Amino acid sequence: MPITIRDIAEKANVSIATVSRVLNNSSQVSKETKDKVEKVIKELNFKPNVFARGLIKKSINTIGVILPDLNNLFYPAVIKGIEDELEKQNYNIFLCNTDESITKEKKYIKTLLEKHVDGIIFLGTRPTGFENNKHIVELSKKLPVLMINDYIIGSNVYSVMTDEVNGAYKAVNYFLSLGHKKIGFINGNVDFTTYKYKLRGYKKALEDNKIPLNEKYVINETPYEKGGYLGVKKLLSLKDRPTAIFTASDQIAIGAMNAIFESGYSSDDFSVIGYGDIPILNELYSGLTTVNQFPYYTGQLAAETIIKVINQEELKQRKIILEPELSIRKSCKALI
Amino acid sequence: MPITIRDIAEKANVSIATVSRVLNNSSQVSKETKDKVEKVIKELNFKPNVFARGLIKKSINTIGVILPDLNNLFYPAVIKGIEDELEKQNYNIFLCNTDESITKEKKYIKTLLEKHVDGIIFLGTRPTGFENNKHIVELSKKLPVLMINDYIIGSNVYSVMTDEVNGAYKAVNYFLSLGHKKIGFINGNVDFTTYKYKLRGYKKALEDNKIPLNEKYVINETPYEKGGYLGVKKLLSLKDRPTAIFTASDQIAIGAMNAIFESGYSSDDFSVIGYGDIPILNELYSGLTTVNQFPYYTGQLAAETIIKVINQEELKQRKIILEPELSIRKSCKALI
DNA sequence: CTAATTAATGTAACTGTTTTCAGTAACTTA
DNA sequence: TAAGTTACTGAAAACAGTTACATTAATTAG
Repeated sequence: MPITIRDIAEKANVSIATVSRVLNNSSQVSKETKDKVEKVIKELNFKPNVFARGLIKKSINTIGVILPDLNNLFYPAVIKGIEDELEKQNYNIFLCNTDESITKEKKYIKTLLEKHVDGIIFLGTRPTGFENNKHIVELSKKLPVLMINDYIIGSNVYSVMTDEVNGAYKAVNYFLSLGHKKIGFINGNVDFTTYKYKLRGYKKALEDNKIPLNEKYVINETPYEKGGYLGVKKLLSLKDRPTAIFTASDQIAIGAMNAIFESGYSSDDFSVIGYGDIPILNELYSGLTTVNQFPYYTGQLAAETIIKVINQEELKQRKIILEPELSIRKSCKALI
Repeated sequence: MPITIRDIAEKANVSIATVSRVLNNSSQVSKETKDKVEKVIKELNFKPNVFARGLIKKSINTIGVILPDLNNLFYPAVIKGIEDELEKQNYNIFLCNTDESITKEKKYIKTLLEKHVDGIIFLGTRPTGFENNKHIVELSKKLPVLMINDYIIGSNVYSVMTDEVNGAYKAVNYFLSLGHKKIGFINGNVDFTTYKYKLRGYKKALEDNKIPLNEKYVINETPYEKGGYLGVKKLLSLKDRPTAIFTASDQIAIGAMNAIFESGYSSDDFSVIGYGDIPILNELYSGLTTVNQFPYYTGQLAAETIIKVINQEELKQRKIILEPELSIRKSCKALI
């Protein structure tokens, strides 16, 4: 038989209501009785039953985290940040991997609602378009919803993200500062916000520096290693090859480096910049230069923010935008 | 006001008990009333309250997954397998990252128990020694506990793991078959089961082939990229350098490759084998050869197994041991 | 010194299920 | 035809907390 609030009440010679008050330190309980009750609680090592509590409070301190794919190395890095912060605040995480399927996502949302999570964090960029996101708009009317690295305009959804136009801009600018003028760009599917923005930043940097856009330098691939690999092969097949390659994700960059090495070149021949700054990047190919999106910090901030929303604290803004920074390592060389 | 079982009962003109029976398809309910009730349930889109249910059943279909560090890329790969399988069975995952801290682990165990998870999966190798594991032995008396890639002898703990002695043996043997006789080994801390076993396999392979053990070739480092990097630097500094390097983890291997390239060499000069087969390995440095521990499958199997234990199905064995296999890629060259 | 507050505590209703126990009606069996 | 099964259903008691309301004692105001 587990220990209940009744056992505590009996042993401490008070009513169960009083015990409950001590537990929730709600309303006034005299110091004397409070101490007495707490002593008994400690003695019997009593833990209130979450279900009974949840039945009334409709919550048991949990957050759902929905992400598209655990194999995308950016996500574990973010989750670690979320986890660290939530653990401090005594929240637990329900982890949901959707495999990029909207159907699976919807199913998860349903279960998370049934399990009465206090809030839901969506990880990662989303396909644009009303149909793909309206269920989230609806969701955000029911409970706190936060998106990492994306947002939904005019909704209740909170966001923590970096300015990706600017991130791409900085990367390209860095190339330019090193003397590169022929800059390839291996991007992902521009139906996703993130890749749309990066393309914008890429173009803007070229424009601002009066470099004409070469359409052949812009390549759309899957945003993983394979995409980077294929992208580089394409770029290498051009008559007028680029000297620098900007990639829309770190994993594209990894694949790109792989292709570069495999083709007998090195970063002396082709400079590469990735995007995201996943932890492993520092340890590969002598260190890959990348745009730092602060994955860990983003996770922490997201967790912190959603807790504030849950606690009904007023926030100045629905959307927190971080400034990305270049993490300069060894994969870019100056053109001489 | 949420819809309750009472609303259904009323609308369907039956008692709440009957509705509950339909919900749990327990005991006999006439087809007629069953249909009637189900129709109303669907109509009102009724979902039973998990907390009320949990209060009685003491469970709400969740599994805790405790892991040492999300930055270890092996784990996300395993978690994906766990997740996929559990989702099919309508279980959710509480994700707990301990940062290798036993204190944090214990705290998590406490919360998981309070939240009445149906079982707990521990991910990853553990420090040996009674003190570090007795709380898990205790735990396994209370609810189903499963360990991935480790086990606790003589306990209730279930395990899914690979034969790591044999895995190491196969790696070293492969080197030998390529003509290598000077084989370095960058290992982790042998206080952890996994590294102890790998060392054993390494030594056994040498012995069986009558190659004397060179103590200088065995290096202990942290089992991440940094360790591989430093390990290679040490090996390179030897007068009699090895020609092949076996590493106790894929991340060590990555760091090793990094150091090899940085020192102006390639896998033509030093053959490398990793351990684990994390998804990214195929995409790095033209593909790294490694010992495949089947991370995804391991996760799936673990999930499947713990569900069976929860459902009280009889298992033939507490310990499932998979045979590791070499994933041969491009990082090993024959000695001519 | 009485009336009005206020602080501290208790009683009991309520949260939304599952499940035991009991009851009814229909159907066998002797 | 009476008694015993069986199939189905309902009433009510759990499950373990929170909280609205009531009550008492102590304090303050007039």
